[in-house]
Amino acid sequence: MSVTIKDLAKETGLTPATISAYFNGGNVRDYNKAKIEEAIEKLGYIRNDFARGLRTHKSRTIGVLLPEIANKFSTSIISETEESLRMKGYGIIVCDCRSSVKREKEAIRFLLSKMVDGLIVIPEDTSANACLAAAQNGVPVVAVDRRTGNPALSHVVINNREASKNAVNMLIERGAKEIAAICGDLNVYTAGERFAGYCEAMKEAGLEENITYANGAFSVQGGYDAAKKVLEGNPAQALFVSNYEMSVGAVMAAKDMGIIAGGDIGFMGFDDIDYIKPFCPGILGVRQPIKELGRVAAETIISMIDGGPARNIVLNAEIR
Amino acid sequence: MSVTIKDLAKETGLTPATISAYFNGGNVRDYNKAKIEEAIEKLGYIRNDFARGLRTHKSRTIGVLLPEIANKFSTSIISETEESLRMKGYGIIVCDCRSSVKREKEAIRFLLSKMVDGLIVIPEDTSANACLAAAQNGVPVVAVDRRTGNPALSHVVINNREASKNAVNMLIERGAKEIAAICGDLNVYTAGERFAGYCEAMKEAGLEENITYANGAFSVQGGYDAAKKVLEGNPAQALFVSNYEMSVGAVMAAKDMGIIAGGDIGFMGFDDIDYIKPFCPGILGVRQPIKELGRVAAETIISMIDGGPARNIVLNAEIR
DNA sequence: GTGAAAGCGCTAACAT
DNA sequence: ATGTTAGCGCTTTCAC
Repeated sequence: MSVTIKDLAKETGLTPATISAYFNGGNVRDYNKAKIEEAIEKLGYIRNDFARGLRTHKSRTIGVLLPEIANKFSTSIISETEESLRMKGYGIIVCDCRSSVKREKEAIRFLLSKMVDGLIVIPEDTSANACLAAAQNGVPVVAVDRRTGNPALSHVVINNREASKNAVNMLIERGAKEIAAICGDLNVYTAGERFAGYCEAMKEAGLEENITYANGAFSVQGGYDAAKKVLEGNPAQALFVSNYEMSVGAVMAAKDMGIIAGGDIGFMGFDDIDYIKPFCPGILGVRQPIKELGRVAAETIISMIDGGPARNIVLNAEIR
Repeated sequence: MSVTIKDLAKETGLTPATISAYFNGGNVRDYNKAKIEEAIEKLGYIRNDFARGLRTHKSRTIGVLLPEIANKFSTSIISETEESLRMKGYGIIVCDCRSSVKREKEAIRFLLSKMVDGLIVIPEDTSANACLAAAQNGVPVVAVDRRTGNPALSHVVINNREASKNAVNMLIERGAKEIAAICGDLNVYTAGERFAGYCEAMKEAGLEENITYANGAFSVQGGYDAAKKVLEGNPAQALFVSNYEMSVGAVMAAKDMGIIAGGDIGFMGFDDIDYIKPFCPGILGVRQPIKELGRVAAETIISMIDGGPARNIVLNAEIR
C-alpha cells in the first residue's frame, strides 16, 4: 500500500524516530538529511496526517463555515483568510450550510470530527448554539461578519450601524427625503444593524415618518422583487440597499422600470457594485474592507489557538 | 480531554467493539443502541476521524482544488458538487492555488496528506503532472471544466469548441462580419477551444481575414482592457468574449466608450451575464450547464472511488 | 450480540 | 544524534 515512515527507515537504514525528527525540525546529520530526502523522492512518500494528528491532537487545519459557498462576499473573505493561514502552515476545510441552522450544526460536527484546530464561521445561528460543541471540545471559534451573543467567540465585524447611518445621511444631504430601505431578514445581524443605522439617520433628520422597509431574500432576485414593490408603490427619492446581491437586483429592477439608480433616484448599495457603475455613474456603495476582514479573522484564530483570549474587532467601512 | 469511544464503553457498560459496531451498522441490541445514543448525547461524543481513517484508510472526504476560490464560476460548480457529495456522506476540503502550477502541486500534496478519497480539480497544469502524485497513491481524480492530457483522469467538460462556433455563427447570421475575439491566455484549455471555435466559424463564413484576437487576464479588469484596446483600434461590429468575468469587463469598457453592447455592436459573452441585461438587452451569452457540471463531477468521483473506470463526459452549453 | 486483543502510522519521552 | 518503546482512538478479526 502507501509508503510509510517505516519504509523510509528501511530505505535509509535509520529508525522511524529519526525520520520523524527530520520532519519536526529535530537535529539530524546533514548526510542523513540528504539520504532521507532522497528516499522521500524515490518512494514518493506522503505523510499520513491521520496518524500524526492522532498523536498530536493537532491538524494544522482550520474549519471554515459559510452560509453559501457561491456567494461572492463570503468567498472574497475566505480567499484572503486562506492566503494568510497558508503562510502560517495551516490549510482550510470549507463547508457551506445553505443558510440553514440545522446544517450549520451538522457541518460543525463534521469539522470537529476532522479535528480542526479552530473554526472560522459566518454564523447562521445568532445564539451560536451550534458553536457550543466546538467550545466544549476546546476548539476556538471566530465569527466573521455577524455578531453572536456568545462571549466565548471572537468577533470580526464592521461598524454596520454607523456606516449605514453615514450612508443614509449622505443620501439625505443630497436632498433625498423619501428614502426606502431594502434589507432582507432583519433577524440576520447585518441586516438588523444596517436597518437600525438607516432608522437613526432618518430620525435624526426628522424623517421618521418616511421610514419604509422592504423585505426580500438575500439574492439578486430578492433585491429585484423588493425594489419593484417599493418603486411601484410609493415612488421613492432614494434607495438604501443593505447587501451586495440585493443591490444588484435593485438596480436592475429600477432600470426595468425606466429609472436610473443614482440618476433619477439616489442609490446607496453595499460592497463592490463597480460592475454596474458605467451604467449608473451616480450610484454609491458602502464598501466593506473585505480583505482586511479575512486577514484579521485568520490572525485572530491563530492567536486563539496559541492560547490568546477571545477578541471583538470592529473594522470601518468606507463609502464611495 | 476529548471524549472517546472508551468513555462511551465505560458509561454504557459495553466494550469499544460494540460501540464501534453501533457506528458501523453492526448488529446491536435495541436497548444497547438506546444506551449508546444516550451516552453520546450526555458526553458530547464526537468521533475522531483521524483514528478511524488511520484504521480504514478512508476519509469519506473529497479534495477540491480550484484556480481561485473567489471566482463565481468555480464556486457555483462546487456548490452543486458539495450538495451531491454530502448526500452520499462525503465532505469536501477546498483549496485554491491562485492559478499557479506550483501551488497546485503543493495543494495536491496537502490534500493527499489529508487522506482524501478522491480529488476534483479544475486543473491549472494541462499536463496534469501535479495529479501524478494522486494517481500514484491510488486516489482517483476528476478534472472539471478543463481537459488535460492524462488519460488516467476523468474529465467533465462542455462542448467548448462547438458551442463557441455556434455562438459566433449566431453573430454572423445577424449580419456581423468584423467580429473580434477576447479570450485570455490561449494555453488555458477553455480559452484555446473557444478561440478555435470562433476561428472555425469565421473561416467557414469566409471571414478568415477578419479574425482578431485580444489577450487579457481572466478578470473583469482584463476584459475591460482588452475590449478597450479592440474597440479603440478597429471598430468591430461584434465582440465574442470567452469567459464570464471578461464579458462583464468588456461590456463596461464598451459603455465607457459610449457603445452599448448588444445594441450598437453585437455581443456574445459567457455564462450568467443576466445582471447586465437590463442595461444591454441585446447581449447574448453561452450558458454552461454549471449545476450539471458540478453534479456530474460528484457522481463521477464516487463511481471511480467504487472502482469504476475513468470517464470522459461532455455536456452541451446553450446560447441565450 | 458482545468481548479481547492487535495494529493502522506517527510522535515523544527516555535511554544510549 | 539516533534508537527503543509506548500509545494516540479507532476498527476488525476471532472467540465466545
